Amino acid sequence: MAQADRLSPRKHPRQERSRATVDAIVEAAARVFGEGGYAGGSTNRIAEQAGVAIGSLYEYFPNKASILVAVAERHLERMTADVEAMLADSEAGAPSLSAWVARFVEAMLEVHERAPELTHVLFSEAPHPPELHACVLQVEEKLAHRIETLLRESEEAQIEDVDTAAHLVVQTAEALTHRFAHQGIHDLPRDRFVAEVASLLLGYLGVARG
Amino acid sequence: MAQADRLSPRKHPRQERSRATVDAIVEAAARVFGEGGYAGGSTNRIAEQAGVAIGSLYEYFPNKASILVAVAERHLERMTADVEAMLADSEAGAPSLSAWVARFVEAMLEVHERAPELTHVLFSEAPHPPELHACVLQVEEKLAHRIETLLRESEEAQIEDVDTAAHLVVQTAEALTHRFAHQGIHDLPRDRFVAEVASLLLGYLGVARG
Amino acid sequence: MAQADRLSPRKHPRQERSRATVDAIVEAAARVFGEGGYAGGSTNRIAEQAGVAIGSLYEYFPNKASILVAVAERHLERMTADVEAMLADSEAGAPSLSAWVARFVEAMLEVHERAPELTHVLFSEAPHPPELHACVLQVEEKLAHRIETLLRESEEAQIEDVDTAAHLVVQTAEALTHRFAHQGIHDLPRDRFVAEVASLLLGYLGVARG
Amino acid sequence: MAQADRLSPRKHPRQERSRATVDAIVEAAARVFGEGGYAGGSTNRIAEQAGVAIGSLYEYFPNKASILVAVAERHLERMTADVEAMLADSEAGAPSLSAWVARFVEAMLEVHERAPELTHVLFSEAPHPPELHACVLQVEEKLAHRIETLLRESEEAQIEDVDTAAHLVVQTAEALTHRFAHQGIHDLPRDRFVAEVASLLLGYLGVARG
DNA sequence: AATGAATGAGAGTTCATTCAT
DNA sequence: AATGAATGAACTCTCATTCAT
Repeated sequence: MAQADRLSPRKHPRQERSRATVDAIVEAAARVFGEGGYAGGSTNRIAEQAGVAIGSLYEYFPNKASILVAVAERHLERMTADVEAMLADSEAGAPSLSAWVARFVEAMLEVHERAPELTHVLFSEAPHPPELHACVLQVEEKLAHRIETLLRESEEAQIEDVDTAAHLVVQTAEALTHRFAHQGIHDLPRDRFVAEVASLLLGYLGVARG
Repeated sequence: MAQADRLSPRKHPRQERSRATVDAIVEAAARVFGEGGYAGGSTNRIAEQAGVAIGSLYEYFPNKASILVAVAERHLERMTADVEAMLADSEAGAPSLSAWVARFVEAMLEVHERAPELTHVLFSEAPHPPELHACVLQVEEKLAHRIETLLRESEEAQIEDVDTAAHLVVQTAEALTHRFAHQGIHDLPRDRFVAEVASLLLGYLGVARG
Repeated sequence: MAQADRLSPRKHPRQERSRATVDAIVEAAARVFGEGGYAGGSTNRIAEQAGVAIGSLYEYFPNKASILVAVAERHLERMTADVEAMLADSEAGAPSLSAWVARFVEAMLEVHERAPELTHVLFSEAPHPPELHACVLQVEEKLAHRIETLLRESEEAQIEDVDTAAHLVVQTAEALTHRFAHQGIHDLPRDRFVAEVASLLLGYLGVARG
Repeated sequence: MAQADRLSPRKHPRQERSRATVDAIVEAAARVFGEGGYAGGSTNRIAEQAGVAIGSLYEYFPNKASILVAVAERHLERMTADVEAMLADSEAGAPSLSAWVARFVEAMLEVHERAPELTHVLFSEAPHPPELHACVLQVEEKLAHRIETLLRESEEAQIEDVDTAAHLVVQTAEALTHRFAHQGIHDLPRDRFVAEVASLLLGYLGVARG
């Protein structure tokens, strides 16, 4: 009971085998949560899907919430990496701001499309322990920072409070692509949606439209 | 057995007394769900909070999900009414599009601020039965339609696909005010947030900024 | 609570209307018990099917068991009457014992076939309060007595303890036709079954076979 | 959800410990069902009587019905074994058909007498899932087959359709001994009853009476 | 390090019965 | 005489968690 609200993994797995076990658990949890939601996924089922005894699961995670956090962290890491990768690709050639924004929206959408249910569970459905919230904030911060830099460098943008604008861009892109991936928006086709969101963001940034 | 997954209320209360009971239940449920989430709120606790026996609760609702739907419907009704009322207020004087949009964002925000946890539970956390989804869609549709009319009448807006734009405006306003009310955005003060979102939307609609 | 084990109806309905109500309840109960068994049929459902408020049901019956008893009594009465009628028919012409036995088996089977589920519920599934047991015994006694008379009159039968034989004949006929009506016996066609049971009983009674 | 109506046990106990648990549950269930009937016996009470937590019960049985099936299977196994054993005993000396039949009736009766209430619950009161029905049929089939063989070998019997006769003999013996054990028949003393039923069956089989 | 049997509080839900109207 | 809203004990079943092996 006393340690019931711990959310960090219990022990650092030092041996190879343990690493594999933990990985298997987190992966299974992602699958299970994705399918039935957080409340709908039981720790017993996660252990079973991971091919691990329930006792072993509790060897590494103090409680169910900590598994959620682990899944979220891993998922966020991958999401960030993916977005970074996609942006890196597109930055090769001299990137106009509008090209960059379109690419950003596309990247966010792709990331959400890869596992819309899980994303929804992790960031909307499940109870949000502070640990998780901090983690999310950090990612958003990172993205916002990146955009901020871009905005400062660009000569296209017409903005006063670059910091705020950057955050709002991230929030908007995140929220809309999340919704689109999860339940669609007014039957909009994918490419139209991307174009529209890009236009929305560019309008906000004061970039003249093509 | 066959009606185990029904989501509509069980019987129409005909006497005064039962009206009060149903109301008490729905109100209690809003409170309970708002505090602990959908999964975290038990039907027994709802009944207790409503000052009603658990059996009475099941006289009127076939299962837990149907209570959620009832809460959502009532909440949506009130939200719509509130937004309508606020917009009506502001339309008295000849409304410029930009004034209207600012007022719209403000209205959405106020609505979300009134019960941010409950709103979150109803529209993000809880399992979304089709009944509920349809209900949400309908409200969004109504708002979008309203905006569409405004856009067509206005001479300020520069848009091709008015229909799509209207929907995106609703989605964006909804998503951002939801987030802001629920967890804040980058410590933005309330009025700055409203201004920023209004600016975002107006930029999208091609309205020249003041 | 104190009167919880009363099994006789609560008040004698003196008015026309009350008679109709009681009848409707008993009839509805027969239907409901027949469909879902005793445990599976709720008093609320019975009242509903009878088109009567649950309160009215408890005006006439002190508890669920008493409804069962009423149904059983009515059913037994009808069963007896039916058997009597059928036997009366066949006795018109000079009745050989073997013809009579065949007719008896046929009659019992018809009676069971008319409502096999209800019969099963009343006499096998439901808890058997003494009231009910006595009632059943009485019917069996009546039938046995009748057979006894026949046996004494007949010159075909070769039996010492006529009383016992008569009871065993009733029990056997009852048990076998019950089973046959309820779940069949070894896929035997109906007429073969009747013939076989008649032969069984006649063999027992020492009547030479045709 | 999908496996809610499964009737076979949930997991095969691999350790010694769990074998004991399962056994205790089945035994307790036999007691509890025997005392209060199927509907009257609660899973909590069964667990309590078994000295086991309710959770453990549901480790091994997916639902209440599956416990009934387990009890029935175990009971049937024992019944069959007992009957077989008793018949084997009596077959030592060259068995006349009439001796065999008397022994058979005696064996059936003993089996029913050992736990008349439970037997009643298992085969008459409780809802009969197909699993259980099949199990019962199989036992009856086995007994019938045995009798068939005897009839073919015997020179005493005068029967055309040996198959049908064998089944009817089993059904009759089963039904009558069931009734006798459960509620008695016309206050017949036990030995008279056995003699009478034997006589009934032998008459049917065309064996001349002693 | 790993197992899996065991736990039991508590979930959603039903239904025989009462009683104010 | 009739209504039907209200009751709450009791039910079946789940699942996060522990601990002896």
